[in-house]
Amino acid sequence: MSKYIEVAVGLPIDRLFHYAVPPRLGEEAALGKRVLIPFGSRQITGYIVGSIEESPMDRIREIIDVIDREPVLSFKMLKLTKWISDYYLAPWGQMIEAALPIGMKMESKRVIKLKEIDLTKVIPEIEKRSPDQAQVLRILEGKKEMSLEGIMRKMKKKGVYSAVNALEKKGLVESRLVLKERLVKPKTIQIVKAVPALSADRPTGRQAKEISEEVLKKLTKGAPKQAQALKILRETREEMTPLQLAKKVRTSTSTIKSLKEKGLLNYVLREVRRRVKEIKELEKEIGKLKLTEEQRKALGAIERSIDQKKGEVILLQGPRESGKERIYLEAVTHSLSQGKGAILLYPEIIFASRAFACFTSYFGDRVAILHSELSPGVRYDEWRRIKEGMADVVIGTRLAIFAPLKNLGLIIIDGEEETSYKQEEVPRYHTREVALRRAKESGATVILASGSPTLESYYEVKNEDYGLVRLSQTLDKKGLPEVRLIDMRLELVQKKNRSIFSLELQEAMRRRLERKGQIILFLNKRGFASFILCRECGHVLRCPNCNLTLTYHFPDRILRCHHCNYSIRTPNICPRCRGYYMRPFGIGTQRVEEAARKLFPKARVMRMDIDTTKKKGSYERITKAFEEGRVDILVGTQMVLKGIEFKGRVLLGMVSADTALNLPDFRATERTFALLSQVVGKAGRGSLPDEVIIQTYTPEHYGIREVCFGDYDSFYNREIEYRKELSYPPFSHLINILIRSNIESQAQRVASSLASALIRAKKKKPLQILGPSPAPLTRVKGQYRWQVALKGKDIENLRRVLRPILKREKTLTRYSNVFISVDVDPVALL
DNA sequence: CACAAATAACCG
DNA sequence: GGTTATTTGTGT
Repeated sequence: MSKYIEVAVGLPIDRLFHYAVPPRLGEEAALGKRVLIPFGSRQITGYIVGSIEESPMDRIREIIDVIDREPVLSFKMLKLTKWISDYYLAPWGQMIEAALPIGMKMESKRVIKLKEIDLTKVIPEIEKRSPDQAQVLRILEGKKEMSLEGIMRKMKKKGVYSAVNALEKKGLVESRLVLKERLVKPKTIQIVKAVPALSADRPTGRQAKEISEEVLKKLTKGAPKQAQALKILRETREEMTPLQLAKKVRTSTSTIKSLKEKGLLNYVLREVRRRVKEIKELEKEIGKLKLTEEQRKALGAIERSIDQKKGEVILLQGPRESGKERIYLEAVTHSLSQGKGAILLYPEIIFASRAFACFTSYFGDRVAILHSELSPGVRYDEWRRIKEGMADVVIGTRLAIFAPLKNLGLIIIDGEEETSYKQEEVPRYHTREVALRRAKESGATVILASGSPTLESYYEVKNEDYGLVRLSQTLDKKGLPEVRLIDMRLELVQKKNRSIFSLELQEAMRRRLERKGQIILFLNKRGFASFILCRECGHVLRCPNCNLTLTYHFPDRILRCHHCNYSIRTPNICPRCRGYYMRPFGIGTQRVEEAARKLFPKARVMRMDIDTTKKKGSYERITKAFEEGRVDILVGTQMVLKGIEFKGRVLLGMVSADTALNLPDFRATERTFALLSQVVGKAGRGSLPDEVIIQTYTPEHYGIREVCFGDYDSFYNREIEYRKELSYPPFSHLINILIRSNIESQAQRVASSLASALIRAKKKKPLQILGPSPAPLTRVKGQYRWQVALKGKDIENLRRVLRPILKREKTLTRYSNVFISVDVDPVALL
């Protein structure tokens, strides 16, 4: 290792820093290790990402220490994180930290100490001219020491720095840097060791042994329990804690303690690895069933791909109950037989946990689990088990794609189309892209599994860049729910029904309740973006440029496109059918709940959405209530489709397929298709209803029709045409820039200045700049939101134009209350 | 002038 | 992102 190193830090700074390595650390400072570095006036953790022979500048500081004995990042992982950080415009250091378990960082904090002075005199003296300083003194009063952070919390305002610094200059306080305690550490326990066990290594050992044997005789008389314990300890090789040993001779730890005091045994520290609490073992049956011909073929293709080690991608298109899990199991087995590890990703923690239990019953301790709800300690230990090669099958959610496996042969992404694979905070990576990249680097096979794959993935299949393996449903027709599509256009005009429930749905609900059955009323989302829909013909007004649904704004009756900012006045008459029933549309869970209660006053109705599940444990409570039959009608959003295991017969009513279909997003149709596929039992997992009713004003729309009467291919062919025509992904890339502020004019101003800077920089490059326009979710948590989007074929082009402008705008807005966030390849335009 | 508050610059 | 340096504001 050379004398100078390049270091990335986990801060929002898009550059590297250089440090000198003092000779005493010369050997230790290696690529991928963490270092403690001086950074300005503090000390923080940095990551060694490179080295150089010559000092890049005249004044260079030295690293304080090398934290790790072994690198935490392999060369491959460094390359991978660098690539992601470039692709998603996020600092490398922050990307690195997203890939590592939390809580293992080292950094300093500043601790302030009051000098011995008479505060009762000093405070009134400075109170008048320097109230802030006086307040700091009062906070410190009676305390030995306090961290700067703590003072800031108590002050609840800015200007703490200058106050503390002024006090220090006056000699009233003193401050020093101390290292913060790390959040996670290896866990150790004490075990008991018989003293003479080490006798061979020590010249005094023999003596010790003789003494103890003599003492042993004495002990047997005076303290039989102690003697017994000692005897057991000498005869066994098993390692025991003091408590375990005490229990063996039916006594308390004080017995063992006195043995230790007599020097007859020692306590030794031994590291233990924390694990997740044992989950109920799942049935081992999956592996016993005979593979169908189709499954055998699919597996053959996957195994060949794993053997070839070319980093191929295979789309495994299999609906619900097609034996995907079985394929996963066999594929992992095959990868292991080739001496290569596997990563298996699920879109939700609950699915990952179940798979973990199942896979553990096959492969035992070599299976590890990684997700964000593990305690920091467990996550750290699981991560280390993987890193040390003790575990080579990793199951988890998106962050598990960074599992430090040395030898990777297979990555499986279950439910590839789920949006939870996109991280919505910096760094905003998409797990699929990271997986593809990682697999390419290590020659691993990627299996993208889905019942209704993303258009992007299927497009790659058509291009022959991905392989395709298909499984068909093993359920027969009887196992699938009976599905009815209700044309809501007929309700109001022909049937004079003003309820949000069609007459058919009402009737079905009534029958269910009479037979003590259960009902789930499902809504796509809380009705936020309201749009204009013709109640007679189902026509929805869309943007002529983007084809996205126009969003309705109430007070001024304006319809606006949130992508390109096109706007028109709301027409009174439907431009298609000349009808008079053009009305804003948007139903919320609350309204459905009320309507259900009104219609069936005796039914037990419960609501499940973001509002009612905010509190911890309330999701589980509602789920359980429904599962145990204590709820007749459950009204809810997406979450009612995930994780509820109902045993009885259930009617599922989708109150309005239109809210999904008309989201102002180019993926609205794709989402609707995927969602409905799940609802009618073609995709997804978990319990199935036996009857499904879908209400819509546009039953002829292909996003709905093809679910009920067609197949994925017929849907794909329609949708890909639309994407091509308007050059949406996969025919282009998008970067969405969201600007938030609690002052609307400021958000708008920054959005415009960004947009005009982009237009200036664009010159003749083949890219489009859309907006500025208010975001579809115009106001969230008191913040106004504007957005600007870039669209173009070559994503590198987009980034090149955006990067410098973004940097400038970010520094400019740092001390205002305007926040800019960038989303490369957004999964939703909301 | 003394300090506080707002803002800009820097971190190797 | 935290901290320091610099500028701007405020009161005497």
